[in-house]
Amino acid sequence: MEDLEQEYKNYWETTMFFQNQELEFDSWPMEEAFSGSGESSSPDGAATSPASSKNVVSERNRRQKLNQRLFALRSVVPNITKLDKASVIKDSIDYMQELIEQEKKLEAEIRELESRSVLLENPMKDYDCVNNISEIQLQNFPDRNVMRSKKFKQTDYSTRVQYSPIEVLE
Amino acid sequence: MEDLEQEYKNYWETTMFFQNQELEFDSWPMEEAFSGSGESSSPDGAATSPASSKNVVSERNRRQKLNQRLFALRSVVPNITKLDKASVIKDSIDYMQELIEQEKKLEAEIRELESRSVLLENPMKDYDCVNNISEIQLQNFPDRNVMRSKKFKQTDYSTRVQYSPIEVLE
DNA sequence: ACTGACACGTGAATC
DNA sequence: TGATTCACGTGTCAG
Repeated sequence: MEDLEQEYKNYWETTMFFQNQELEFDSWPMEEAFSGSGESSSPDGAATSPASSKNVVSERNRRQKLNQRLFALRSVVPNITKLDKASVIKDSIDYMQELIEQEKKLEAEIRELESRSVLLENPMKDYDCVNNISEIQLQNFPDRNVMRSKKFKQTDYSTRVQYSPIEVLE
Repeated sequence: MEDLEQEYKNYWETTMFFQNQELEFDSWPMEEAFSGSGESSSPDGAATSPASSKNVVSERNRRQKLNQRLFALRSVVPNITKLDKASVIKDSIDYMQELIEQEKKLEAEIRELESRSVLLENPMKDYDCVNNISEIQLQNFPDRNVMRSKKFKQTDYSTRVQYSPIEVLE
């Protein structure tokens, strides 16, 4: 565990750190670096260098942003097996599906648990069996309906179809 | 919604499809493709081509695998805003954190709900208040303890520290 | 014309 | 040593 973290510390973690530093300074290897004022006023002459020097820094920013995102993805997933770019995404997918499935189970358990609670409370009250469900929920769980309506109804993630994406593709 | 899907269909989805086809056949542009038997027996001659031609196909496989993983990640996340490589990861992170937070709420609600259930059942039975919790769980929810011990205890995802990775980094 | 996003090949570094 | 992974620069295509 620890040596894995230590061994892979040079593996696009310090390189990312180097990139972050290189973005501040202009100390990168200076091979055919633009000679002072080559990108704005006069492209006049060689057709290769002035047009591409804008693209290379844009590409570097894009690469850095993707690495930041990948690093951020690594931080939310608890069980990372390998520090590869591909393995990080694979572990994230596994973790997400595990979360979705567990959320489905929890929701089913809540549904079961609250039906039992209604059955137990029912003989003591004089409401009918249908209406007192929301009644009980409202008086005993004030923040419950807010959560339920905000999370469950708008983005109903738990009832989506899951086609097991990583196992199919490989 | 539909035009976004239609516009971006050429955007590393068909290219990925092309790559998948190219891996089957050997019809890729054949620029300095290895001349029959150039990697095993005799590299004899040019010093540039034989060493790199093994690397280029390996790199292509690596790139393809990463794209497959990224595509699989796109399929599990329900709300994808943009089809960029970076945006897909960003949306996945947001969705994962949303899932974690909701799971925490659901777990709290279950805890609250089952404590209420115990309080309601308690006066009817002759057990003491502490021991009949597991008693009730065992008889009314047989698969509950399995799930709880397998999911909650071993990989306790919901109680991890969340440092909001995407907002910090950008 | 120009920005943004991509795949590609290549040298270096890691194990 | 040889396989794997990475960052890099470049050409290219779409909006």
